[in-house]
Amino acid sequence: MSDKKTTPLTSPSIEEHHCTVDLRLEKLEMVPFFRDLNDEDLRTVNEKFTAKHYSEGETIYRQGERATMLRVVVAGNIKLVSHTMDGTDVLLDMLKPGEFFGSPTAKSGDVYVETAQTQTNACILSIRLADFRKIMDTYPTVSVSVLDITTDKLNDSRERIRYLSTLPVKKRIAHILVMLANKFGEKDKRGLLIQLPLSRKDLADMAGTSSETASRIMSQFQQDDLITSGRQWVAINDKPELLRISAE
Amino acid sequence: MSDKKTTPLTSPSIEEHHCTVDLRLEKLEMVPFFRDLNDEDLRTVNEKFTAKHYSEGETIYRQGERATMLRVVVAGNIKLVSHTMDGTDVLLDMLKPGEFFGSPTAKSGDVYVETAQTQTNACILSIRLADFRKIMDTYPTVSVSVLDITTDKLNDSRERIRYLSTLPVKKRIAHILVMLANKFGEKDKRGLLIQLPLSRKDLADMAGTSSETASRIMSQFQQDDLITSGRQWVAINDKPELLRISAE
DNA sequence: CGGTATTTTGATTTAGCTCAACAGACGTGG
DNA sequence: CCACGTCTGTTGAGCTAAATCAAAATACCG
Repeated sequence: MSDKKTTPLTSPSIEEHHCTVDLRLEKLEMVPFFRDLNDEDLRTVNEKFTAKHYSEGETIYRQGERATMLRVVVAGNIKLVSHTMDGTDVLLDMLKPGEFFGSPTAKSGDVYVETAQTQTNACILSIRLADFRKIMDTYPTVSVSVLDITTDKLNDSRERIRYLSTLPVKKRIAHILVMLANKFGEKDKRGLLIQLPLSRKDLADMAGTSSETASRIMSQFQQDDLITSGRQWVAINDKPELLRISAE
Repeated sequence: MSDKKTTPLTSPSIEEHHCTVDLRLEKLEMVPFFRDLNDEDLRTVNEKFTAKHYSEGETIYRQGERATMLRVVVAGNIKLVSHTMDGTDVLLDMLKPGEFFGSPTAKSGDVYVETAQTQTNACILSIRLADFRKIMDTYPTVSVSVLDITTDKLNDSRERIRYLSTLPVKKRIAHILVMLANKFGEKDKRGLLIQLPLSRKDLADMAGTSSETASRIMSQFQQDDLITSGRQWVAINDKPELLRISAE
């Protein structure tokens, strides 16, 4: 436990030249809503996509911009943020490879309702919305699959409304830590390491609180040996207990 | 302004015997996701539905019950509520005729994540999830349409997260009143009357606050002549000003 | 007209925000 | 490899919005 301070995150070293067709094909299969397509259809679909590399902290699109593309994460992590007029941010979602973002069904004239930003270096596929619409009309399994995912996101989102409306900050943060551990956790000597640059402000923007309050609560969890944490990283030591706190 | 106290709501007098096939056919056409079907297909689809009448305050299904049906509102209003262990309720959504509820994509074993309850007398159509899945696989326009609606709900839900995370109660309630006016408002001598039994507790459960606080804020709005309100009803006098308050 | 549910209003308490200062970690360039 | 500047996180003190507790007033229902 001497290295409590050094960042233990394995930074995903996606080089620009790795963001290629080979990787694209391999990963498109991975995307849930293309899994049911056969090889030939998959090849047809693949041609509609273009790949692009982004480095850490880059903005992919901004809230308010005309929505034209649907995007898929091939490598790296993306966060979806909503900015408010007074400067406060709300962190709506964090994405990992295989997930899509940008409204799948925006009509012409619609704009993005959130800002998408990389948390790490990332490789992203894009498809024009019109092309994607055509694919959904051609392959019913695709649209049903996108619907499945969107329904899950809606349920998550409503659960979060429940937490924001009824629970104190401590329980909200405990809950967020458990969710992040489930989605991004990797077994590690430190326990379940959340493989993601994760600041106190990020946590605060997810929990709807200030970074100071988030910090205080994280300190408390650390004192109670529930987590180990340093600058921009968090590892979970006692998930069951955090779960208990969030639900009690 | 003499009758400020008497309820001005026109209660939707849906008699049990009106909830019939005739009404069903007429209304199914109204449902957005069946609008693109031709008459014959519509007839086929219609046969899979059963109609049922519910009276005011009845519970249609409870959170935690096995999810087996997708439902469509033909007449009346439904509210979707999430109950928490400590007794507080969160009002997730209020539905009017034409809207569907119950997860469209629940797998066998899934349960409802919220409770559905009538706010007025209501006529509801039900279809078994397996049957609806078959319809979506057969008619791509249906699944794409359901996806459109679900995406809109997801965006609404995220906007609400933004409000809960960043704005004080007064702005949240102003925002909710504007939204309700847009969805349920009817021109009336009193202004825009929200055609819906709407208590202070309902408002509180939507805004994530206590009914006392909701009451105080409503009193203030009434003093400022922005609304007129009585027991279980609200009319909007000055929507632009409420909008301004919610956004300032 | 009496009974019940809803709403209003008041008084008190408190969780969490804000402002402020400091400390620890990381990157960078010499 | 060290010194410096910057960014992130910690901690403290006071303040405020909103919760809670309590009680009265009003609307509706039979």
